[in-house]
Amino acid sequence: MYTIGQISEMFHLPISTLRYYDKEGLFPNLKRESGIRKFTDREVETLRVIECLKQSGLEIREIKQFMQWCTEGSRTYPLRKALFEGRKAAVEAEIAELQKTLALLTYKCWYYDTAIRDGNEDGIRAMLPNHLPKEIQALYDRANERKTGE
Amino acid sequence: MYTIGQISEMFHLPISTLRYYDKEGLFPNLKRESGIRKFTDREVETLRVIECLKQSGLEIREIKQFMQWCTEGSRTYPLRKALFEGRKAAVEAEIAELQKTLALLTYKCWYYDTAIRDGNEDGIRAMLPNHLPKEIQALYDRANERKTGE
DNA sequence: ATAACACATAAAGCTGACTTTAGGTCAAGC
DNA sequence: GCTTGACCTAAAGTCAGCTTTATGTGTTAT
Repeated sequence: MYTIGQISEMFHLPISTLRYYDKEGLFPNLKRESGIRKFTDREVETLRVIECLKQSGLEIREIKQFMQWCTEGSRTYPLRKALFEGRKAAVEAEIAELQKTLALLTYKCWYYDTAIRDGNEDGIRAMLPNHLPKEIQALYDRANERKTGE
Repeated sequence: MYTIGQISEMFHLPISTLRYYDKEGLFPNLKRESGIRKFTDREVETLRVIECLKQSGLEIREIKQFMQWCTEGSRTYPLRKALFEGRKAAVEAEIAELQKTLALLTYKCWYYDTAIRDGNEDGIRAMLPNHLPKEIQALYDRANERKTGE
């Protein structure tokens, strides 16, 4: 069993945030002793899932919905599974987006490396948009791809 | 040359957002003709960079700062380069985080697959935390790793 | 017994990034 | 000449996700 202060340290989350999560219904099993919250390993596990779902882009109220399902037994297994499948797809898409962002950032790092070396951007401008060094051209083209289905 | 409406369609961004960006100073070179904004290829390029920096986690006011540097000539090259290097590192870290998130999501998909097949979670609970099937154990462990430096 | 702590609540406040509203200009088509 | 549509502004409104404030309780250390 843990106090809110211990959980706060364990997860590097402000106490106020934990109380906020509780108020929003993210810990449906959280018990109290004379008003004091008693976190167990169950809540530790819950908090790991909260952080995961949050990072996947889910909103607090949707996380609450999920936690609700968890209290409703085996008939909500399919709903819960569908949620995770959806989040998995969303995170995969997000990673793909970030890879493209990374390509542009890497290109820009090269760009300013070169500009610093040359003292100006003229040489680079002369190579745009199709005559950059091979490796760099690949980054540049990757970053400027349109999204699928667009 | 493009109108705000054309840019809006091109980037799937509401016109109000483009005006907001302009008001916030993200288009320092944007010209007007009798009050009407005239976007050029330069602004198209700027918008690509805005979207990239935004996705990298930069705030509007920091993007504005960058755009300001761009109007200040070659002496801000090092600042601009440092910005992109920093964003690159941030995005790499974010992708690493998302990979961990993905491991947990994938584990949870397996979890509910299994729970649906079994009709309950008892079999899984009996395997936790160290006797999951090999592939699944790897996902589970990866998801529960502590961050570096923590 | 009094101060320091760790806990508690309800309600108000904050921040960033937009979005909406209410009002106006101007050119083109009927 | 009047409506439609695309543009414009300033200012107010919205939303999520906390955080802060003001106030109070109960246990522990001096």
